[in-house]
Amino acid sequence: MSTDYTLETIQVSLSAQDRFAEYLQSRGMRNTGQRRRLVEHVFSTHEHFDADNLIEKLPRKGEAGYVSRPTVYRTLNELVDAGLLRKFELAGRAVYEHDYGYPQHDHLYCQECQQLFEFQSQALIELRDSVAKDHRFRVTGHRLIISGVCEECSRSRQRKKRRQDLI
Amino acid sequence: MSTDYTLETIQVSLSAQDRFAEYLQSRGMRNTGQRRRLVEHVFSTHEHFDADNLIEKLPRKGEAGYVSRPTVYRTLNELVDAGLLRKFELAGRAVYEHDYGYPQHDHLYCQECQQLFEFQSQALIELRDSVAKDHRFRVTGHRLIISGVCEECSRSRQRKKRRQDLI
DNA sequence: ATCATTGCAAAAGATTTGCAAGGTC
DNA sequence: GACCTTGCAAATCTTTTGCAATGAT
Repeated sequence: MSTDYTLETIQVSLSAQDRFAEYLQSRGMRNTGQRRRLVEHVFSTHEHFDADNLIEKLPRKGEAGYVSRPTVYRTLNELVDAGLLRKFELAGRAVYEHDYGYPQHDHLYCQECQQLFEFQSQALIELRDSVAKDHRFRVTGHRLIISGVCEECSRSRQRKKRRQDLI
Repeated sequence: MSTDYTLETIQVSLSAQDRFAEYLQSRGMRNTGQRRRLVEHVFSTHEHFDADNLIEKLPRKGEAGYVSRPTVYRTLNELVDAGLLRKFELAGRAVYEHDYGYPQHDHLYCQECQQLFEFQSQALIELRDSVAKDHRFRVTGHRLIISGVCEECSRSRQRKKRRQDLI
């Protein structure tokens, strides 16, 4: 799952690794090898991923640096709590992306190639806040996914049968 | 899960029941008692629901009119394919709502009471189409969920611990 | 030494599927 | 009668959990 990264990175004072260390310390949790390894992998590339994608890239059982599946899931949740990752759902599974040092944005989802493309829109934020105000609703966040077919897939006429996508 | 239904119903020429019958016939599928009963329940009230909500309202095993869980799931998928229901995900489970005869809209999701509120916004559609055009993306749909706390829950100060919501 | 973390195996929750029995055309 | 549909039981898929062993401070 590769990504269109035209968005600017926000200035942050700490690396993800350090930020997580700080978070762990503040909670009396330990900064273990498994946690550091996971943070390193997760922040080594700017991509959307799910637990399986991540596990595939990690050493297998028996190899050095192996991290078990439960630990991957546990750590992903910790990273979300720490504000380093954002989590959302697509087609029935949890998808993660960088949050720390990365601006708020939304997604275009290609139903053919399953790729996610990002975009930023101030108008959307204003629209959101205005709708919320009309409903006397206190906003904590939002999630917009526009689905369709990306340029590349539109070109290649290869018609695959459309699945019942969850958007 | 109750709903704010201020939106107008679209004029349609066939009842949901008839529309589904037509769909089934066109596919060589049979309009069975179970299917008719499910359509009747689903379209008897305008609510967001999931498979469990629906099953709870149906006769239990042993009672007349019982429909098994697999059949409920199978039929919900058929209703989505037929364009009678729309399906999306919230907090890890599939949620359904009327599609046939009901206008496009989006949702405000209250993290406290889990209620969904609907709203319509032409500006959002325009924004969506404009973003898609910029990315040469062919839009088939979108899903916007604004999360936060509804007016009623804001008033009642009962603070429950916030869960890690998937929005 | 104390207490958090890990991996394993198993559980959990939602949804789907194989298949024999039953229903519809 | 041909073939679709149903219900049952079991499988699947993703994620979580109990627990004994291991590791960090």
